[in-house]
Amino acid sequence: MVRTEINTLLQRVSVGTRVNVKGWVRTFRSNRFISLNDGSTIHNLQCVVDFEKMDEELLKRITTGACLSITGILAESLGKGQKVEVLVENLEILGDSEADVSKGDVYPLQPKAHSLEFLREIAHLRFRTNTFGAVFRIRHAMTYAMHKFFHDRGFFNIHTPIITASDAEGAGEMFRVTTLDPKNPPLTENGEVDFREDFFGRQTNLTVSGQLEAELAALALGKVYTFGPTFRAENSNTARHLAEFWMIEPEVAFADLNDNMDLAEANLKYLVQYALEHCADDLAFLNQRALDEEKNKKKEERSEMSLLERLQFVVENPFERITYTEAIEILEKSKPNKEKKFQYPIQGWGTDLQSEHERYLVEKHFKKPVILTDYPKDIKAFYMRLNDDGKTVRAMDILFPGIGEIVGGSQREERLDYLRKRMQEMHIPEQELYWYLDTRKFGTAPHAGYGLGFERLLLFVTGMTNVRDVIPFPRTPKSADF
RNA sequence: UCCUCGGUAGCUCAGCUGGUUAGAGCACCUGACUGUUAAUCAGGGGGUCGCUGGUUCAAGCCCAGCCCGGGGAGCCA
Repeated sequence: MVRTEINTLLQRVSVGTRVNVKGWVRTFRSNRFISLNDGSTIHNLQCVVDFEKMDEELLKRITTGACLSITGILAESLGKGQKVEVLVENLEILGDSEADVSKGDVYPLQPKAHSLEFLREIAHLRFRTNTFGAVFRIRHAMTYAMHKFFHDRGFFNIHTPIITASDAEGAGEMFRVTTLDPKNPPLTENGEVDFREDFFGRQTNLTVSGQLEAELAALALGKVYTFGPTFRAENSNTARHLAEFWMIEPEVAFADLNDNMDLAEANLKYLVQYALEHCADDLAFLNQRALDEEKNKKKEERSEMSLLERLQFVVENPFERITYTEAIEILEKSKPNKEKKFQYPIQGWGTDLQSEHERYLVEKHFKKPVILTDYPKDIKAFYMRLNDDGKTVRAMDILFPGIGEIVGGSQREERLDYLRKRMQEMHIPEQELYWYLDTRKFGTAPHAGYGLGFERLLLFVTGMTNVRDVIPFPRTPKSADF
């Protein structure tokens, strides 16, 4: 018999007919009620067995985590917790799940709340929980919506390389890619490792950004975006950093910083709106989950809005757009600065903002997403377009409540002489990036783009608080299990 | 990398000023009950107190080093 997925059965169109479901047991109550989940939805299907007619040995094997194939009649439920249920006629155990601690390997998930830290240690099984089922269904929906957003606007998806030779992007420490024998590498006359003998005949690394390659494509195809994994070998241990993460990097020819901000704001709002429309059940669960978590917090640490309210708020309200210079003025006059509550007092114009300053602007002063623009050139990358004041660049960072920087972007420096000067100032060798400079030599054009951290977006959409819980298999310093 | 908190049963945690045989809830096992909603009731089993060393008559508790995890910071997306 053909299997029907639980999300289809719960729509109640086939009540009264014989159906087959396959899934994993969440709970088995009263020797009678199986709560079955098949991943198609966060909701479980209640399957009712007549224990008087069932083989007792078979009943004992219905344990949390066991995989079952059940055939029976879909009926209106007599109980109050659900609209429909399946009256079991035939039950087959596809896979047992040991529950008896004395018998060794036991299924570690119990019908109760587990800590996220514990579930991270069993990342291969955490898909089976409500929370991670919801998170990864939403992750899929956001992936799809991301492609749809750009496709619908005439963008082309570009697959930029994962292995790169350039060592000059300055976006962070890189992972080396090599096939040389680490114990006995070929050496040059100077005694250094001879990478001419390596697989690619030179040093190579995992990409830290597809931006420079995306710019090449944008200056021919017009509007492009990348969506792929990126790698940073930074020893950063925070809830917002991964060594392997996914990034979306649009790049648009003939666009300036304002176009860039408009696109990024539309991009974020589209995705949040998509989640509200298409992931309602999973979001309702995560909303309740977050509310339950909040109960354990002190009053002053609780958020003013629920997850669903925050999402709705972002969709409905324009992001605040201010320059770096204006932000410094606000921060200098701010209460915590005057009362010396900041760990890092505002040092005046020119220094980078600390996390606590960004949080003040977003969470206390404006209480909405903020786009900061026109940063001092000395604290930003070489490729950002210099403003006429000679001091600031056409950069923009989008700051989100609870998350911090979710987007970083800029109008790119399209003028060859300015770009060369900036590279010299920052000691970036031209020959490393000759191909990048070629775009400015041959038919250069104004253009702009940004990078959007996918996991940070997912933090916001799901209400989770650690990026390790929105990617299936997190890679962080000292941790690459599974 | 720095600061800080933590590591006790399969899970979540308690364990006082160092002092007898290390506790609870959930999970598990046995039994009862059977329209339950993380079912309920009774009974039972279950411990390398992160690791190594030290102090002490005595260490889960104190000291040192190390490992691992959380939170914060830096760096950034």
